[in-house]
Amino acid sequence: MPTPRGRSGAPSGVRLAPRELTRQGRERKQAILDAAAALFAERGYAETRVIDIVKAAGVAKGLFYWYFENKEAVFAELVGAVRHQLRLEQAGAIDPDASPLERLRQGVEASVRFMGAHRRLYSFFDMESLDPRLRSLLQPGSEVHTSDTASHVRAGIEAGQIQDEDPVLLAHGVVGAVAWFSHLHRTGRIDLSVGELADFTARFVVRALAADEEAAAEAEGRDLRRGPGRGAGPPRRAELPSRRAAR
Amino acid sequence: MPTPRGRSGAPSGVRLAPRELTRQGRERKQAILDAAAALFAERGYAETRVIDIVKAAGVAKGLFYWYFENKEAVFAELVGAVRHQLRLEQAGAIDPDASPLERLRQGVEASVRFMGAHRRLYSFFDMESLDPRLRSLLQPGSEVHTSDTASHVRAGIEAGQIQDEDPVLLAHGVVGAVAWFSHLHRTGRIDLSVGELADFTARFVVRALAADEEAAAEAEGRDLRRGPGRGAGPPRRAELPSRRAAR
DNA sequence: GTTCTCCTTGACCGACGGGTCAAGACGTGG
DNA sequence: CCACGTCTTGACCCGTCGGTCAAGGAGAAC
Repeated sequence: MPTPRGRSGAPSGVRLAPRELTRQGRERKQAILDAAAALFAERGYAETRVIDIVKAAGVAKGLFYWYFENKEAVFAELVGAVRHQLRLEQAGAIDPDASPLERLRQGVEASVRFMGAHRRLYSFFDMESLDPRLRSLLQPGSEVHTSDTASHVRAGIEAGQIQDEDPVLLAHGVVGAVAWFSHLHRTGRIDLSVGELADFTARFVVRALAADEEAAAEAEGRDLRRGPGRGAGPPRRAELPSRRAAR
Repeated sequence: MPTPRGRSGAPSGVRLAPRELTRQGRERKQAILDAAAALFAERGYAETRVIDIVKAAGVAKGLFYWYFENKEAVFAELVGAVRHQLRLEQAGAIDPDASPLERLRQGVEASVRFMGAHRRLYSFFDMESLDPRLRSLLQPGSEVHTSDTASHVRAGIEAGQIQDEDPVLLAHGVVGAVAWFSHLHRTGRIDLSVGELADFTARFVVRALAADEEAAAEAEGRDLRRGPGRGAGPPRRAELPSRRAAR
């Protein structure tokens, strides 16, 4: 039974299947989604009124409830979309042949770059905190992210490249660093280009994890023999092809 | 002119001086403050109604507005008090004669311990995010914290003990790690004792900052010669007397 | 042209919750 | 006992905002 909530009411609780829409329908829905994204990014979820969203989208209020069950549903849809895109981005940035620590570095860099590029979109699930009611929507996603990270960490520990600590704790540290630095960048308290921020965050994470200086150097693509690492010097990260772990 | 907002109204905008109260008055105010702290911690600021606070404190609603200008004012007062206590705690934990990196480690440990012990109180300025309206209340405090941290970092860089990176960025990393791990701990996603968490966080931070393994070992009070650091071994942190930087 | 589904509108509802206020109670100093 | 400032009460006010609904368009299908 399709029962798409039609005009008949569908009083409450009926979890409707994501009905299909005509072309026009899809456009309208997208317009609402876009308006919501912009407003959430600008003033946060709680501070955004449904009426503001529909005004920004140039439609009547009732239409909002034709396409979405309620305000929270829009939020959930936006979150899902962004998260999906981030995972694609990460997957694309990680070279499966690289060493665990280098893979981690690549993932971190890609994440920071992505968040920097989509800061508007990102700011509304800022620090996964926000409303307690929304927490349940955000947590699962970041847990997946953490456990992905943890498996790379585990591999790194086995390879002797990463500190022998609880992999999950270290993974939390990685995810946290990305989220935290991106947050500060987004809120204007770090004044760097996205690229510089990504590089810095990657270095920070690599150093926090690396078992020794050699492993850190390898993951950063530095040659330990020549440049010892400290000191200004030329830009740390040259877009060099990844290579297998050497140790 | 005292003009304490008396019954006469004081319509709006009048920023009243923190009037003095009788003994009973102070007690009542404290009761309200306590109730508010508990509720904010439990359900967050936005989800806590003034009516809930006064009910929990066992007083009438009007009384709330006798002692506080509005809901936000209570929040501000709580934040101020907690922050003040944290700074005291940090100051007490830091040995001025220790090396910069060790001082940092001491500060981090103390902060994590403090947040763990006062998790209920702390959870409501969780990650400093929350309401955009409250952000302005939280930011200044964490900026002070960061700049304090940055000065230790600067000293560490000069002493060659800490990576030669932008001290402010590194300080953000330190503050972020403390906030992040405490947050996860508080929200039940890290299952460690406060002491273990504090130790882990301190190690994490020290490794992220340290210029080399020697500096890290010194700050952690490890003897580099004997135990190389990796591997389980006895508890890393023995409450040993700090000693001056050796390098 | 008729009908049917999809879409669109905006007035309206209901509750919720922050903040007010007139009316006292209580205690202390005169 | 009186007066006055401190404190306490809870009914009430009122703006806000998420969500509903009856009443249509508009285009495709027949």
